[in-house]
This record gives sequence, structure tokens and C-alpha cells, in this order.
Amino acid sequence: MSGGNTDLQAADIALPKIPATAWAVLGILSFGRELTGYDIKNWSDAILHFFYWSPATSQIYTELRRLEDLGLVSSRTVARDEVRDKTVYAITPIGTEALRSWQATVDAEAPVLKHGVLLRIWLGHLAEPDRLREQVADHRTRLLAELAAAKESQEQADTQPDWAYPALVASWAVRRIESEIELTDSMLIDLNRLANNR
Amino acid sequence: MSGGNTDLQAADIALPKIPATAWAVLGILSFGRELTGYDIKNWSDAILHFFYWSPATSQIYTELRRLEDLGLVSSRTVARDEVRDKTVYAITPIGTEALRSWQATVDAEAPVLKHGVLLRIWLGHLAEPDRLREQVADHRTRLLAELAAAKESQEQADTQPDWAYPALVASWAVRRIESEIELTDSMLIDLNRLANNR
DNA sequence: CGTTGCATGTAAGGTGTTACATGATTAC
DNA sequence: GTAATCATGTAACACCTTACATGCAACG
Repeated sequence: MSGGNTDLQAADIALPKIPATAWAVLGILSFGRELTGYDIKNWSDAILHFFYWSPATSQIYTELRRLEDLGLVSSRTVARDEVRDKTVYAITPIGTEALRSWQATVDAEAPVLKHGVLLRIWLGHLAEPDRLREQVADHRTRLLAELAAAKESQEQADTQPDWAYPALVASWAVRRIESEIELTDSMLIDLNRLANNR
Repeated sequence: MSGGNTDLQAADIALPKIPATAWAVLGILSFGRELTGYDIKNWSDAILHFFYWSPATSQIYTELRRLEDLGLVSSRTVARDEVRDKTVYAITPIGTEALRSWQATVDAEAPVLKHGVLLRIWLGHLAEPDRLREQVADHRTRLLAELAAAKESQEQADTQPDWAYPALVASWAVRRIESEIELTDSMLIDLNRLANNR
């Protein structure tokens, strides 16, 4: 509205064309901490993994280099112990604005689910019924472990100040895993019925 | 049990090392129809997409070539119209046994979810509250369309003979989308509460 | 008569993984 | 003393997508 506004507007920042993984890594750094590539991998495995896939370690280092070349993150060397150093990365003001601009202008693609267990059930005509139920039961066990991890992540988010959004997402993750456990149980019942009706 | 059993056992078949996408394409052909690459892409978009991602068309043709080289599928040329031909693919006995063997021995990897909307909510501290709610509302609309498509897919599966397993998976897909709609509604409420508390 | 569907690819390039390598430190 | 953790990469390669190209047929 005001003609004299020279503030940095989200729309003013050129939106670099970088893959989704790069935005995710930048997003992790947007919480304001200085992190090593190793730290980012751990965050990724612990949190991102509930709603986005966790890239390989080498990929994270590749993205960090890309982001630094673009000026979206900065790095500095700090002491790790008396002998060795480590490199910590932080988001830059340009990086923050780029992320904001990405948020404001790039619509989310349709979510993608890659569910190997469901693929195997879909191809159930080729499997032994026992094998199928074994796979589903294993999946259920995995879900229980995920649920515990998600709940822990939720507690973490609830205790951090200014983590309202991560807390929202953590609560979504917990409920979505609970729902998948129900669906898995129901699938097991259906599978039993199918196996008995022959 | 019997020593004289010379039948082809799943475990006897060498398990070729091919990517998950190749198994998915082979799986589509395991329902016994002769399909063109184009047909497979359509099946993929219509069905596979509910629980597995749908590969690009060019990727499907690549996988078909790979599968044919391995003898897991065969192709033949048939007339399309008076002028042009088309190539239809069918699974071979070796292909069926390879799939069986894959089912019997390869455990499913952990499911992967790539949910761009959730990633954006997780980074909500960088977004305008309105923009966030817009993204979630758009996602809800998308889910409604998916739900309709999943229900149609379910009806299809229910009317086909010997499609008990696809029917099971379709019913799972319907319920999982319904559950995600609920989670989305609840997310919208939480987002409203967050926006008002400031 | 223009658009959508059918049908099949190639070429280029980007994305991402696996395997490997290194080595000090800390925990058991 | 041995395993796990921290920390950082490189090299090779596989996977997959995008963009492009082609052209008839059928539908409105």
C-alpha cells in the first residue's frame, strides 16, 4: 500500500529452482539452530520421516553444498574436540526469505504413498495366505514402534516453545498411525476370512 | 514332502534383482490380461496410485523392455486399426514364478509417505495463517476427489471375479482416505485456534 | 475442425542410493 | 578391548522425470 515500503517482501525474492529435499533441509534449519550434516540426518530420521521421506546422508551433504552456493545457508567451522573440527550450518536471511516465498507461492504436490505391504496384498493371488498374514503382522509390529516414536516426538514438540506447528504435525502423525493400526487389524480379519472361505 | 516332486517351486526360481517399479508392472500383468504400455500406465494411475506411486509413462516402457529381456513378460504385435499396430505384453510362466518367489522371500520395506501439505504445516512459522488454511482446504478438496475415485475402484473390484485381494486393498484405500479427511478437518480446526490465539 | 484419446518411444539431465573410506571418541 | 557414535565425504551407478516428437482416430 505505502509507496515507500522498501522491506523485503516474500514475492521479491527470486525463488530458486531446487528439489523438494533441499526445501526440507532448509526447513530443518529454519528452526534457528546451527546443525551439522549429521545432525540434520538425525532430525530427518526422527521427525521428517513421519510425513516426508528421510534422504540418505550423502544426499543431505549434497543439498547443503547446493544451499550454500545459493547463499541460503552459511557454514562455519567449530571445534569438535581438541583434535578435530566440524562444520555447522545455519540458515541465512536470504534463506529464510526464500523459504517464505516458497511457502507463499508453491502449492504442495499431491501426497505420495509407497506402501509395499499393500502392493503385496494387492497381488495376494500369488502368495501363500500365511505369508500374507505374516507380512501384515510384521507391519503391525512396525506400526507399534512408529507410534511410540511419534508420541515421543509429540512430547518433545509440546515442551519446546514456539513449536506449535511441529506439535500439530506430531499429533497428526500419532493419529494417522493409530488409524493405520486399525486398518491393519481389519485387514488381518479380512485376510483370515478369505483364507477360511476356500 | 514327496521326494519325487519335480514341480516348479517358488524358491527354485532365481530372483532377478529389479527395482520395485518392475515388480509393480509385472504385478499388473499378473492379472492375466494382455496390455499395452499405455494400458499399464492407465491402470497404474487408476489403481496402483492409491497405495503405490504411479511411474512415468516412459519408465513403464523401460521396465517392460527390461522384463522382456529377462523373459518375465512376452510381447506380440496386434492390429490397432487398419493402418497401425500396437504391442501387447503378457506375463510368462517364468514371470509368474518370479513374482511368486518375490512374494515369498522379499519383505516389504517400510512404507514411505511424502506429504507436501504436512511439510508446509510443519514449517508454519514461515507462512501466513491464511495461506496455510488455503493449502489444507485445497488438500481436502483433492481428498474428496480421491475418495470418489477410490470408491469407484472398489466397485470395479467387487464386480470382477477373482479380484478378492484388489477389493480388500480398495476398501483399505477408501477407509484410509476417509480417515485422512477427518484428520484434515481436525487440522483445520487446530489451525484456526492457533490463528486466533495471537 | 479442434481437442482428446491412443500408442510409443528418445534424449537429456537431475535425483537419490549404495558402498566404501576414514578416524577419533565415548560407552559398555 | 570392542562396539557404537560422531562426522564427512567420494565414486559409481541406478532410477526416474521432463520435454519433446509423432500421427491416426474418434468425438463434439
